[in-house]
Amino acid sequence: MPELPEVETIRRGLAKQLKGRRIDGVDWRGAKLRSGSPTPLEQMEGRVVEAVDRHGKYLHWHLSGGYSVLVHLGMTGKLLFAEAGEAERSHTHLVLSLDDEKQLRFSDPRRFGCVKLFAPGTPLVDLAHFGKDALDPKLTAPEFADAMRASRAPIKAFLLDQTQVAGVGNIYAAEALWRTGISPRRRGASVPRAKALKLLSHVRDVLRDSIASGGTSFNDYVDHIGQPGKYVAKLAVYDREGQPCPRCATAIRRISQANRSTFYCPTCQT
DNA sequence: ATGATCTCCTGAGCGC
DNA sequence: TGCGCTCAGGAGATCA
Repeated sequence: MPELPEVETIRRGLAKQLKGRRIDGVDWRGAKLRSGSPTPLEQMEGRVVEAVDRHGKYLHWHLSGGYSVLVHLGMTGKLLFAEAGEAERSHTHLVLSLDDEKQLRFSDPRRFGCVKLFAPGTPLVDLAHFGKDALDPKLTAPEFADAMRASRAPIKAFLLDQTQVAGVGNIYAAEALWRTGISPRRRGASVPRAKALKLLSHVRDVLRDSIASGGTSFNDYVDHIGQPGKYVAKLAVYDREGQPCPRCATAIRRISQANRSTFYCPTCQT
């Protein structure tokens, strides 16, 4: 569910409310999550959260003593602050008790998410094969266009491939391709150079616009204090099958690519 | 080695 | 009201 803008919204909230806090208690019941932690999560106890970072859709907490925590929200993961006595959401897998009497809780009904603790000096294997973050200024338009030219997959699949660029998911891939006027079916290698060079800036624009609205919420995405994102009202094509394209009024079409829905305008995306 | 397809889960929404 | 079906912001595994 959450893509880069939703994860970034949560990161900002955590940077305000979690940074500087000491983790006094760890209640872990996430044995049924898909992947376990290399180091037992109980070893977070007594450590202070020094910084909250993000790479693609992963949150990276820097703990005192050189420990790292990676959190991925999968499709339905949530990180929410709560008071100690407050009712718990169902499918709560982790409760951290903080030194300000608050709790930070991780819940995830579909269990596609993960929370992992890495000891000092341990490589963050989940990120090792990832490409640069989509908003990382070190990623340049020519580098991005070169990678695109080397890809024979549909451009939509290229954008979703986290080893190419990290952070773009199904919503913003569709929106960025609409902004650039590229058909999602087109092979990366066949995109004209001029459009290939523009695509990265459109990816970044749509991600930044969404961050400014607190992300996109359909059913269930909420940030660290339970607020939904407002970007859904600004989506041009995603989840708008049959509705008019904001640019040319053609009915938005929905197709299936790699078992996932793709939305696009058949007139202005070629 | 790349690209397409399958798979892990629960819950919401729909048509009947 | 309820049943069965489809679909969902991800991404690793597996198949061709």
